[in-house]
Amino acid sequence: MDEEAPQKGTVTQRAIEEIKAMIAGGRLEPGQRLPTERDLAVQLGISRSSMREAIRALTVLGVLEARHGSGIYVTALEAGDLLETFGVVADLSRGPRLVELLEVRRILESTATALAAARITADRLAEVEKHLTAMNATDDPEEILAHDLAFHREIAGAAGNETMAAILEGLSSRTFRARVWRGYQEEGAFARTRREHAAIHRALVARDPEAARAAAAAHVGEVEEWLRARLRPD
Amino acid sequence: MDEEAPQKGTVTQRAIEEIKAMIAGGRLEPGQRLPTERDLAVQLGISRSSMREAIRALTVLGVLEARHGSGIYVTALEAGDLLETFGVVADLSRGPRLVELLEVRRILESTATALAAARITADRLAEVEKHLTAMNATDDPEEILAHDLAFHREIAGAAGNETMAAILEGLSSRTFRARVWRGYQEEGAFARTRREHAAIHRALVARDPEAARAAAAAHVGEVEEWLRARLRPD
DNA sequence: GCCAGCCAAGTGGTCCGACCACTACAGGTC
DNA sequence: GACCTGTAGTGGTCGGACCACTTGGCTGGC
Repeated sequence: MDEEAPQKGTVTQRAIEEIKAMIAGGRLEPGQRLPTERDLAVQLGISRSSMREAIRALTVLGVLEARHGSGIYVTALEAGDLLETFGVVADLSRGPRLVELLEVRRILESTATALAAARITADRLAEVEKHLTAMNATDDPEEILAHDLAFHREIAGAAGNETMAAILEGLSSRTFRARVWRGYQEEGAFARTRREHAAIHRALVARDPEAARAAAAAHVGEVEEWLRARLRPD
Repeated sequence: MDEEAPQKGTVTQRAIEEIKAMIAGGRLEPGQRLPTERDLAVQLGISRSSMREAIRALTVLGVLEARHGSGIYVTALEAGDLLETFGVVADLSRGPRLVELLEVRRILESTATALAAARITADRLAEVEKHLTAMNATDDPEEILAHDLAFHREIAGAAGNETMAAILEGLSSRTFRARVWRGYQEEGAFARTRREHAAIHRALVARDPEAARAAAAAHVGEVEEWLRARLRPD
């Protein structure tokens, strides 16, 4: 058995696996700086070009971070870093898959809201109220969307599971929401949305997890059903 | 306002966004072949090296697929393609985040199993039974793990939501399961695991969604609690 | 002695040109 | 007609050059 790996796939792919293994194996800690591109290339016996492709790939995955002029670093490897790419899925999905994404969001969001009802702090609840008020005080769709996102983001954060919050963040990415919400709100769903948000807020104030779960599920489910119906005729 | 983008970030990053926009905008359809690396580089006014990095990045994200000697193609853009990177998250997570991942899995898996109880076909149910039997017939941990994965994969597939199944697949990636399962099974949890699998199977046969949900939640929850307790002393 | 500013070494970012490995297809051969 | 073969075109790899930026030490003035 030779020390050299027996050429599986492209050299770049091998380099990617190699660096991933270094991190998984603890040889590289979060936040730590890596050797230079040039040194890494020599270590793995490949060209700098190929090494750069590997680094770029791990960068978009949120595993590494390249700082121009400074060096390459391992990210904190927190949920937010690694799940940032989840937004890409939402942005590139169309048709039936959008419904599936909303179904996943309904399941996670309802659970997260239920957990939040039991755990949310007074400070955080005040933050939620702030966005709820701001959302109802304007007619600018852009602003409404922003506060809507923040409203759910605060709640997801209060659930105490960063991974879940990061996934929900990806499932609610700005472009994704904008695409679906546009049509939904055009049908005069503003009033309904406000009622649903108010119901979620009431459940949080009452610290009633089951009511919160039901309100959140209904909220997302409304959009889900609307989208499902909209795709049916096609 | 000039036609040329005013240099946001690296040229490679710009190229990535450009290609993503082409796909999101419908100018590139799933399965379609892209121009050659050389042509694309000219189109965006960047070097082939930078274009290659962009392509590589989109390749690891499951958006593009490069076939040596043939060309670059847009993938089918199905849930499995885009969520393959989800496994990386599971593989690089440690400590408290592993518990969070299991919590997400518990929520999704219990729902998926409940849906499966209502929707699973006879053929698929037979497949589930096959893996259940095979799992109980051997003592080889590797083989048990493989059938365990297949058991849950079949069930997730029967739930009728490919996106959910793809996420669960990522949350159960081989290396992730191997790391957690190892310690769990070493404590003589084989018998308990078998009982839990049997309970899930019974619920599927009885087409009882609520029983299935409870059995699946308990199954994952057991591991979750074990891991939680294991991390506490540290 | 201290601090602001400068400067040089080192790093990632970009580009170029060459060659290799592989695929696909046209054309010839049997 | 089926099979083989050559070839053009593609992605894969390499090496080197230069640019843009960060960093930290050094210099100079206060």
